[in-house]
Amino acid sequence: MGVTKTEIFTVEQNRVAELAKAFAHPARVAILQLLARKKACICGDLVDVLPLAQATVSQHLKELKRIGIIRGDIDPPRVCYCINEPVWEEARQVFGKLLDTLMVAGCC
Amino acid sequence: MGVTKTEIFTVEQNRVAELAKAFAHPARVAILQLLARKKACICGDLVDVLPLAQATVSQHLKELKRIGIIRGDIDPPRVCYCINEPVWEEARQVFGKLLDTLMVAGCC
DNA sequence: TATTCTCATCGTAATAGTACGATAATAGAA
DNA sequence: TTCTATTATCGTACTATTACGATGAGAATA
Repeated sequence: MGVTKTEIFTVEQNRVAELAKAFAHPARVAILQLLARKKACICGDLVDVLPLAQATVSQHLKELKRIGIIRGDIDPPRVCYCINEPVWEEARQVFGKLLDTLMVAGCC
Repeated sequence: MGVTKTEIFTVEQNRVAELAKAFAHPARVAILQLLARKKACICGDLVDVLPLAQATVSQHLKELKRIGIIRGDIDPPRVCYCINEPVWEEARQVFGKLLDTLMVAGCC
């Protein structure tokens, strides 16, 4: 997406943005739902369920792993992907806190 | 970001992704925090606080308005941006529900 | 009417993201 | 060792996003 001046924002703001990115694409939402609900965890099963090419799914999994919200345990020749609970919990906290803070009363 | 085959995912998955996009950039997180905490709501004040050009801030505001999470009430020559509470609440529900659904117990 | 203030939009440049086919890598099985 | 199954990575094409300067639009005021 262009450049994004991460250095001018707080660590917290950048982390929120990063975690939000995990959910900012419908394919990744689908993957995370499947993993969270234990409907699938083997990479190949995800590929079968999702109407996307294997390379594309693998790319999304890599991004989710980079963010830290999933783990990938290799079990040759397969790889089992799972939700990384501490980071999932972090997301719960971060979004919960953010969305719970809403001053009402209008100014306009 | 390239193409994104929205038609192959559920309405819910696409909506989650859309709402997540509101938070998927640190500048938008900063804007939403300012609005939610009533630290600012006039476009010009946001521009003063954020170390970004006016055009860039305006672009982010437009995107947030497109998603529906903020409103823009014009009060010439100013524009007052506010959190759109129903959509904010929708985000709370959506992320809450999604992040609360986590089957534990390992499969790998 | 001319000016000023505020904000939106346009045009542009550069980077990031999405998707896929082809190919490489890895390890177990034959 | 050779083959097979599974997943990662590479290369490529195309679209989306980010950022900014410049300009336009709108309304109040001089």
